[in-house]
Amino acid sequence: MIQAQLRDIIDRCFQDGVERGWWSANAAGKYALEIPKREGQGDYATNLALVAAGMEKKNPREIAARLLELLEEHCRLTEKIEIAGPGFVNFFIKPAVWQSVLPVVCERDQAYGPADDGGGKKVLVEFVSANPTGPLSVGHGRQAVLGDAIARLLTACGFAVTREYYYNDAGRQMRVLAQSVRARYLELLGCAAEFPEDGYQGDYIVDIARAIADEFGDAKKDADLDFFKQRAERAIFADIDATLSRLGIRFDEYYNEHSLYDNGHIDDVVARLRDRGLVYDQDGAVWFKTTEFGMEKDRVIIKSSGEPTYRLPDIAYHREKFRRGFDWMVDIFGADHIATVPDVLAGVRALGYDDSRVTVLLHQFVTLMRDGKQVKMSTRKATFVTLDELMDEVGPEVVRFFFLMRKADSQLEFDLDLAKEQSQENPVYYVQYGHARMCSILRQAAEKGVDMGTLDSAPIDLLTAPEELALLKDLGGYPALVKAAALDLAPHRLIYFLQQLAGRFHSYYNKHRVISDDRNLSRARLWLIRAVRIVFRNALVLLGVEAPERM
RNA sequence: GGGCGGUUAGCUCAGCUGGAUAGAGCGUUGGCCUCCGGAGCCAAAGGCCACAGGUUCGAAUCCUGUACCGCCCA
Repeated sequence: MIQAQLRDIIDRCFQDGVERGWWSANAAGKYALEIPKREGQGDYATNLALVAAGMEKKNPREIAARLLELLEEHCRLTEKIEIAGPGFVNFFIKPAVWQSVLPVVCERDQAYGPADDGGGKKVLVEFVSANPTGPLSVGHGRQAVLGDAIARLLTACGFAVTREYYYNDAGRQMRVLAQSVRARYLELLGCAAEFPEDGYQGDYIVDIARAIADEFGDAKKDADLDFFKQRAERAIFADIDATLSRLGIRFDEYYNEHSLYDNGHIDDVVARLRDRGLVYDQDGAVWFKTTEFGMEKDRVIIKSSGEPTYRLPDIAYHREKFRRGFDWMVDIFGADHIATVPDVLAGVRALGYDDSRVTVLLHQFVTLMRDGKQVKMSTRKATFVTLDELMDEVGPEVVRFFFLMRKADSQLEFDLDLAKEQSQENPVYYVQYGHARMCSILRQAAEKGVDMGTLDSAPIDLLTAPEELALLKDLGGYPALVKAAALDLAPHRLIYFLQQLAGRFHSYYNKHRVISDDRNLSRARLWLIRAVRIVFRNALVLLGVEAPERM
């Protein structure tokens, strides 16, 4: 928030310079205000002079000198402004400005961090979207946690978020599933049964079959496939739901692909595209002219068998998202869905909607590592590790944290040995321990009868140690971080922030005593600890990771 | 054959719209408990940012090509 204030001041000075004819307005919005990497280069730095000079072939240091003149008149946040290197302008913020962050954090408390950037805009976040054919895998887990954290971030930032799970319970997969269950059921009854060649091998199929046998005996011996499909779907969805609940994830809507057929949306999309001349028949199939949208070849949307390809329902589904009035649609898919994305976006555009309102976030896969070796997984052989098994092994908190540690683009290596380690090597505990430790300090203070006094009267001007100012700077930068993480759909930045803040806190703790004989200093430091704890907890809540008071 | 993502320290990875001498954790080495939680702290070592060109005041970051890994499509 300090940065935003400074930015305003710089913008005004820039304008001022334009009016005085010192430089043109060309560089407006092109220059940056950032936090320098190195010590001694101030708290913030701007490259304004470099950018402006580059555009007008002037000497950057001269422009910087002029800018400095204007800034020194207007800027009351700084104790020093200097020109450095090729023409950077470095700002050194007054300690009192950093200290002023503290009361804001404490007053806003749980509301500190997120701002109302969303303005109530309706966002649909679609994620997981696994068909109910079996338990969720670790790959689904990454997507579930990612989607959930993004939904939390966007909600916090003032978007009206709907979390949606899209599924298809009518396809070939489901037919094979039903056949698999029926076969197992008949086997349990001692009847001859043919297990489908590409049937589902997992034990859960047997469990579902046994439940049917327990409930109905042999009464369903001749029941049709639909019965088995419904039983399987219900059981598996219950299972998926339970798994997601363990992770603290819930959905607002479940959208059934089949409803798109029942409601005539599929046919309607084809008709609309045909009206626009974007669809044609050839070789018995129906083709979508994706070449009109810059693609190399047209795509089949209905096969000669009359069965639509995946593209058609996906397009219809996205049109429904628009029709339902969402301003922004976020799709979270595994990397294996990459091929469908351009076609769906083309379809949306072909139907007259603005595809820039759809953001597709693709995430790479997860590999599990044990004893330094990759755990091999195969869906066919049913040797994949389920999300539940992973949680059994390392706990839901650790699963969430680890899945959020990496940006979506990166493949994620999940080190099971590290995840189980309850020590300093494990970043989850490192961060949580920081929070617990702060709680402990505050408890200690209360037990010893140390009076923190009111916030207004807290002598926060005593917080001048470098470690204290560093903590205050982190706290002050937190709102901007939340905003960036939300808008970029990048929750991993919060993880990095937390690790940094935890490190700062632990260093501080080791170097300085919070509760000491100096009553005033103790009060100021206790308020600081309270503020740091607030930010810690707020960030952990956004990630869906517990902030324990003891551990 | 085409498309997408990746390539940064021994390992796992950050690096936001190009900025100053490249960042973290783990691992390694060496230190710190009469003290609010040692699940912690301090310090050291460790780099041709895959490679080759290009764009410019300035490139890990942008563009082109190549190599390797992963995924997808036909």
